[in-house]
Amino acid sequence: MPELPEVETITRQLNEVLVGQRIVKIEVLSKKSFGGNPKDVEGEKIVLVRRRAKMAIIELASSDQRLASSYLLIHLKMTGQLVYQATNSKHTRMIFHLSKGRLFFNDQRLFGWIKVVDEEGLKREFKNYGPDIIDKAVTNEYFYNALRRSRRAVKLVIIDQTKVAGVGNIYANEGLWRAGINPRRSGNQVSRTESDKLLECLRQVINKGIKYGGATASDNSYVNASGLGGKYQEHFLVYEQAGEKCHKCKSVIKKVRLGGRGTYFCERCQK
DNA sequence: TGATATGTTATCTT
DNA sequence: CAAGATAACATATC
Repeated sequence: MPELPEVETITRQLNEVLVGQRIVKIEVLSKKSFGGNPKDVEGEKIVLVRRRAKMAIIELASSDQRLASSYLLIHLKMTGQLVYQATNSKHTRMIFHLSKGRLFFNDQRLFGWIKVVDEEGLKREFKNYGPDIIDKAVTNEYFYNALRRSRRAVKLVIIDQTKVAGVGNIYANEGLWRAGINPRRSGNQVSRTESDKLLECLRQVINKGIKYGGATASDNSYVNASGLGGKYQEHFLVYEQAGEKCHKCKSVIKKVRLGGRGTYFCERCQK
């Protein structure tokens, strides 16, 4: 599922190919997927494509320079895809016809969305989000405070986007294993030393995720902007590894449910 | 056929 | 009142 590394991969690719192109026409195949009026952004030029939290942001400029910029804000949720120069698929929900090509928004389960917002709308959207996990605003102290103020399981705190943004189920599992911390431990029972380690480990796995172009887990839903899968799944050490041997101690990786999510860990290594 | 996959939000409970 | 827990969303797959 698209977490920070997956969205980062897509936005980096799109920034390379979309900047300078003009939106000629927006074809909306699923009304639920699009918030806005296509007419509001048709004719506008793409200035920048970037990421914040798990969202992609396409920054636009009107041909009339006196008008304020608008943004296409995109959340892929679980099965959303943004693919450039593709063809229609069964799950295509929107097609952006650009001056030099076409951008497809596919979404099997219709949770994802694209909406048109102004500067104010962009701010409003991120008002309830914490800083990105890889942002320097997440200091050791900030992270420790977020953990110690919660009695919830540490895994639920780190995937809570209001605390730190960008971490989802895959990278939370991987980071906790690396840090040797049991996902079920209460946040306020994690020591400062462990908290520092956990932040470092989460950043390691997030950066590895970016390096390998994101993770295409067993549901195969994630593809990058070229329609290709990621490679990070080849480096999973606990996620989807129930029954396999722990890479550190050789005991069997367990799977439990935490907050309704699949949670993989080693009972021996993660205390 | 029902359980499972998960990002986010709405709603219920403690 | 706030924090935490859970249901809901939609659909393919096993």
